[in-house]
Amino acid sequence: MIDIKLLRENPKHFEKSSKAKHVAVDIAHVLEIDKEFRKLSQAVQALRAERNMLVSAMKGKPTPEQIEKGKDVKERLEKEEHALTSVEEELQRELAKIPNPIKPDVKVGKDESENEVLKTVGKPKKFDFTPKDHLALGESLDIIDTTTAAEVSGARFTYLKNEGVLLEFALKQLAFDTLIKEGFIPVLPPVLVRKDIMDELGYTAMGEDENIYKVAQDDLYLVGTSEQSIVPMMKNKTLTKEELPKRYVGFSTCFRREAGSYGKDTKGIFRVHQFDKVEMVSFVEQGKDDKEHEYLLSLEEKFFQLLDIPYHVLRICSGDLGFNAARKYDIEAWMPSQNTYREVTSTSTVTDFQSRGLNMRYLDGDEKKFLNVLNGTAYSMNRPIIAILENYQQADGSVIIPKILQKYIGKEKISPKKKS
RNA sequence: GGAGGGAUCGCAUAGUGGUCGAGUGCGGCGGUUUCGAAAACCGCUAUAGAGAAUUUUCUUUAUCGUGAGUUCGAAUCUCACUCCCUCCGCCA
Repeated sequence: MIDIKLLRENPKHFEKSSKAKHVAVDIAHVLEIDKEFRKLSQAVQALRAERNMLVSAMKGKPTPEQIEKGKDVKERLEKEEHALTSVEEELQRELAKIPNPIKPDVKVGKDESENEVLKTVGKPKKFDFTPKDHLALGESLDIIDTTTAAEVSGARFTYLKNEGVLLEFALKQLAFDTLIKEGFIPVLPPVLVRKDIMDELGYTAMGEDENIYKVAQDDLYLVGTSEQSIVPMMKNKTLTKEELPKRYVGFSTCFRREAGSYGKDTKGIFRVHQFDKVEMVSFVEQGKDDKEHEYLLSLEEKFFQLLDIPYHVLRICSGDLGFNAARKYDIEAWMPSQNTYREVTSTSTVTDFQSRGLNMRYLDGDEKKFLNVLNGTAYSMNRPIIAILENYQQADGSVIIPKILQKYIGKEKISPKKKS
């Protein structure tokens, strides 16, 4: 939710920014409703003041005349209140459609083709044989089984087995070890979240709820990412300035319907309905989110440097940016079988966009301010595993385990168990 | 799944239709006292919005879990929902 005061002060800013995100909003209309709302609100308040005065004049013993007067005020008040309620609902509905404005350094662009490459780190390895894709490798190593998963659960599900599981747990542990050292608070959050929380987080706006699994019987939503249940930990809380920045590292399974992605990345486990993810969430002071954003990005880069996998960093352009984010950086890792970089992490600042609706604040002196919130991926499980398999594969079909993970897994190499 | 109890100001509690503009205690802040401190005493003690002024105030509205309702008038009565507690059943 945006700040309506800022909208009144600078409607053009919101208009331009929404357009850059390809979100159709009629700002002039919203301002009109707002004006009408305030007018009605004043009328209602005046009538309530009249009623309150009348009632206190009764001193518990109303005369018949006073009761008649009271009935009259009540009738007029009900009419005005009715009008006020409908205008207020419309105002809230319209306000909820306005996306978080983009930061000044975010490029205005139409879609992902205009995302900016900020830097490239590491050199793609040259293979003296034709590199296999992760699915072929995974099957011959007996660590990925999508065929059986399709029979049990459907397309875009997988079994991870043997060293595949150990790889995931090693990545998870590496991320937790690293982030706990940085002062992050470890958390295992719920994966089912109430509808009203999802609404307040802004994940159901702009048609984004198409990708959310719903448990209709209990009106609960399955999280698509753990920040959906980590961020609202601060709902209705007021932190002190000294507690900030407050950083969490969470681990959870994530669920995505992937509606509208039919035909994309159908091979293997790059795009699945269910995966595990280590996620970072930061709560910081107003105005400190830019610095925190760079920090989260630097940690994400570190995670791929530790694995020694080539990557580049993208700053996402306005047209490819979500409803909540004011800025987003993606890391794309080198995938030899596709001969290109593919997304492995994503970090966003949502500024105070979610804090307003969820009432998440901190005390600065004697002033209460809204928290700035950021999130970022440490490891979203399948994709780093894909990158490891493909980048570390050997001519004989085995895969060397990255040095940093060897101590967690207890071996240096995964060898084929099936004939390829 | 069944039965019952509960949610009031930072915390604890009082309040069963009108002087509730929410009492009391604790805590917190300021002051008196003191060489200083404690104690005692006195005063203050929330959030959000709108309007008017405009540098700091005034007026007003809302908020007793949330939302609706009854009433001239609701913390108080009715209904629904959310959450917490106790017991029974089931259960990793």
